[in-house]
Amino acid sequence: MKAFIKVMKALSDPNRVKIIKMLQHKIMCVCEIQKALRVSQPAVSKHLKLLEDAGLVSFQKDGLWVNYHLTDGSSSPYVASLLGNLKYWIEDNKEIADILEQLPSIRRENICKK
Amino acid sequence: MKAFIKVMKALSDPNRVKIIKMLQHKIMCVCEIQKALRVSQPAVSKHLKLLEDAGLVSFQKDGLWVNYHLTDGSSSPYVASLLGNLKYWIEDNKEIADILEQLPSIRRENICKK
DNA sequence: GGTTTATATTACCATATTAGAATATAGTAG
DNA sequence: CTACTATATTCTAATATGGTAATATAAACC
Repeated sequence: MKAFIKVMKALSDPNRVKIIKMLQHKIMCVCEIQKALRVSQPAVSKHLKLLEDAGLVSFQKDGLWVNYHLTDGSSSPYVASLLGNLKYWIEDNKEIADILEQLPSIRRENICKK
Repeated sequence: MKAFIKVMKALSDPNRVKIIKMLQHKIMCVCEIQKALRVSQPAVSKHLKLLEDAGLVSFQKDGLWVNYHLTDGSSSPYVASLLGNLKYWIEDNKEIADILEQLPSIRRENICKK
């Protein structure tokens, strides 16, 4: 039950849903996600931690960068099902569409200094 | 997006998940749900309103009683998918199992005065 | 070592959520 | 109409959530 609630809560926030939708298209570091969402860096980190605790995303460190990606959903049937469905859901939403459109132009080389 | 978030939030509370699980087995009035959840009557009404706004449950009035039931999920693909999956999810949870076990003994004739 | 940079954590504030107590509403019976 | 009953709504308090600013951490480079 707690795991299920955790997944539902993780998906109860628009910015976190946007993160999921973006990660469907490419692996992203924190600064890229921040650029896309236009919120503070700590806010992004907290959202990512929540998504990770729910089993929805995972990450790999690459030097200073932390690359986040969607999991394979193996942590629970809820995660597997929702990650699968979210490939098709909310595609028609304008906010999501706008973000996905600008996604190719968001590249860490243009955002980070090093 | 807003509809999706609404559904996720509706399913982000243990008591509301319990209501869904109970309604999978029988149509229930407010006082029966209250008896099963052991919370105040206003709390039950508010949970039900949230679930209704999300398109997860609906009701039919029968005199003083208001009988709540699960919808067919036609309000959105999110609702349809989650209501379908929730027939099988969280079955192994103790809290849920306990409630479902006592469900047959919860009858409005034994709870309400009239 | 010290500096720089990307990310995480902490501290704090505003808003949202959830609960119960009190009250209102709607339907039934007399 | 009045009295009663099941449910809904309002009000208020406690807790949770989401945001930013400030700070801490960790990795790379000098």
